[in-house]
Amino acid sequence: MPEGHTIHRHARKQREAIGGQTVETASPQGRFAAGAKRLSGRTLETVEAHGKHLFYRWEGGEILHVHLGLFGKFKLHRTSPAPPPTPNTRLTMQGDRATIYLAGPTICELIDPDAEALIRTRLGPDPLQNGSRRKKLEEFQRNLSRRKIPIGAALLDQGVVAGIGNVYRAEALFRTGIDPHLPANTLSSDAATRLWSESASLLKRGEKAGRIITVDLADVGARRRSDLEADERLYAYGRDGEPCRRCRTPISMTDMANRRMWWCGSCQPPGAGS
DNA sequence: GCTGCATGATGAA
DNA sequence: TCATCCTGCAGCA
Repeated sequence: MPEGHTIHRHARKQREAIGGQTVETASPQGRFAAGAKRLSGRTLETVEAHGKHLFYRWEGGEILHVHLGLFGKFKLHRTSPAPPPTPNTRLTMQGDRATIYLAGPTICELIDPDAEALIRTRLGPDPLQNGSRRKKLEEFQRNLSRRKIPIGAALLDQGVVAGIGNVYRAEALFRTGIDPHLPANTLSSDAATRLWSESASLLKRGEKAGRIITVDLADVGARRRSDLEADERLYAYGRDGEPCRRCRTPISMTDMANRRMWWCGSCQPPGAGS
């Protein structure tokens, strides 16, 4: 379930579990055999996330670049020994007391600092990264001002903002009441600011909780987040035809940027956000 | 058992 | 705009 919140959570958990340790690596599936052989026995210095990308720095200067894509998954085992990996496990990383398995990534490769820099220059600001909030917001607004595509498409462009995926784009637009069809460069400064703040707080909440929850409890009649049913956590995503949690208008669906997108035509009326 | 779909991204046409 | 790559699992026979 990899949007930015998941990736940052993986980075944090993996740093805690095997960071600073000597790590044995292997590739049961075989497709990363050469890389695993090269890394094995080295110290893993840090794990950093930028949007949906992970960068692992190893003793000796090697950089492991991982992108989960749509299907990729990590498993972190704190038992010793860990259960055996499945045959399609691309990479195993075994530290002192924890073992991490990676399967199904779009990218799992060794790169040099120049390649990492190039990847990072193509990524927009990441609401979950440290750094000046004002600078990141300004960069976000500059990126929006350069695009005529609908804001619903721009939010999936990792060069505009890094870490937002198909769930958060629908939810952030719903919560800010912005029409997803509005051209990105016509968003008002106020709407862009609210969109950035909303994206940041939703991603932070997701990173902490380990799952995406965007509803205000009052809108679903719950007292605690732990009381929420699985189908009560979101406002728009995946809810086509179901009543809006705020105004009861049926949620609409369309294709935007090759992915399905959901919104409320009443809470996000045409032109809202301009 | 098979089909289709998924919280992603790219490269060809 | 479409095909393609990566994997797992819900839904259906």
